[in-house]
Amino acid sequence: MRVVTWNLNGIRAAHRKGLDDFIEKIDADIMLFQEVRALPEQMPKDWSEPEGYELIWHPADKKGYSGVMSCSRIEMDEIERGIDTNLDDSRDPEGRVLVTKHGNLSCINMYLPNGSSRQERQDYKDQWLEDMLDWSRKFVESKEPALLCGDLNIAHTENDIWNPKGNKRTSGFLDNERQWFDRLIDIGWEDLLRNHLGPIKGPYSWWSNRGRARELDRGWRIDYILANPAASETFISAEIIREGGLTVSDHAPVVADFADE
Amino acid sequence: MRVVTWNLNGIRAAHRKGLDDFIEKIDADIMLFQEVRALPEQMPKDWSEPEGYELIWHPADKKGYSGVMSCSRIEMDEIERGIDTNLDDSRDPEGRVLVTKHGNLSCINMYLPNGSSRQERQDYKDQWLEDMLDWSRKFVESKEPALLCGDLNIAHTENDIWNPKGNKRTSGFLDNERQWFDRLIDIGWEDLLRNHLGPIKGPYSWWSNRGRARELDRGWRIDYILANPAASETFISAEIIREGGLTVSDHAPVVADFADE
DNA sequence: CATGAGAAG
DNA sequence: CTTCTCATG
Repeated sequence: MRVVTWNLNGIRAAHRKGLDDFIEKIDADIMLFQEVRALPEQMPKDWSEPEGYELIWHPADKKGYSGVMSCSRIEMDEIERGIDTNLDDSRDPEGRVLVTKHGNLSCINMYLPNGSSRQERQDYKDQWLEDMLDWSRKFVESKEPALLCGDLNIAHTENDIWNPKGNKRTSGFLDNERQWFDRLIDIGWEDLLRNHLGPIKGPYSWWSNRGRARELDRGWRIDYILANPAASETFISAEIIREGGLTVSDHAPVVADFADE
Repeated sequence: MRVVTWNLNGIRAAHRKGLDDFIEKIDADIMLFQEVRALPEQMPKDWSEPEGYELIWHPADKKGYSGVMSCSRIEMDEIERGIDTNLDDSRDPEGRVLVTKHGNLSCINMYLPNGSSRQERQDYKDQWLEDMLDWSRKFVESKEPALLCGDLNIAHTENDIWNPKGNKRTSGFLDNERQWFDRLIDIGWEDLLRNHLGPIKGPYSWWSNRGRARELDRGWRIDYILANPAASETFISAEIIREGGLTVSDHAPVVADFADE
């Protein structure tokens, strides 16, 4: 079974740039997209839903902003939207969390807030991190397999960012964010790609559009597939796909393969 | 002496699409641009002022909106901005009128309000028409030559619009607007291109971006070079340039040639 | 249908 | 530097 997570930075722009070719080529069973930035009814007429997949959209209230969408070839049930939160928006108005169940596997499709615009958004992100950690316990502790996938907007270690020194004060690589990530691992979420590759520099999943960051591979790893112990048991391999999806989004897709039983 | 008037629909977009080539090719002495939609300091660094010309910018207060700019190879003095108006904006905050003098020739660079968005703007346009007519008398009555050039946002006669029947209720071809244009001619402004070509269908200077209006030449003539009697004496010829400037703006440039003495 | 601003990332 | 919306034409 193959799972893909990808921040599309606008599914309409991604579609123009060849998303369909990627979907065909990658041949995944479950695809979790973030930053879809559209309602289904806003899709152009030359677009059609990927054949053979069921789709569940969870857009933000605000048009053109955020939103996630999950796609499955395996029969899928919607479990919940949003996290239990102290921020008074349990409706998840920013379209950040969609949980679906595929057989006994739970998939959390998550787009964590970005804190880089203003302090107010960093405060929002920080509160979100606390709420999300507690909320995620029921999944990580489950005897059934669960995956936490998406754009977490945090690079965990110095290996997960090209320029660690220069970004000590940048949202996404702040000490408190990295410590939060340690706690996420402590409660049982396993970073499949990192465990698979070991403590090497990179690979990255996002590159700034400024300068020639992508060309020079000066990126961040902020897109993850995390697994609870039950899901880890069947894990085979994981990778970040740099070629192919190259010009579709400023993020690269992350793929993981699991044994079918 | 050659004069050009052209609504650029954004000088930055026009520059990307080859404005410089046009300027080089047309070899005009005076160029009057409307809907510049930029401050000089917003121009990209790969832009440089047309060589051999002096420039006067008259932008709107509101960024990215309206604004005219006059360009002259002949020494030029600024005479006034805006029209004497009953609307309490004699500062011309929408950047619609710039009068310059080149030797004894006065050039009015005008971008008349568009009334198509809401009734409020049509009312504004109607008031503007009244004020402008009175204001223009001093130029039309002068013994010195004067030109009134620009996007007047009105098609005068049925020859000046591809679909007169279908646009009887469209701003820019309303009865009161066309009657106002009659009065403009009555007070002495001469429509050089129309007088030159006679009462034929067309040519047009603007085409909607919808459908294939330009390709099918379903346009409007709303850009004019009008002359007072003194300027008309030296008039040689006029035309609307369809080729060349084709993809630079949704308007085509209007050119007129005058004898040097 | 296109321009440009502006919010957001 | 790019996405998308929105106002304006």
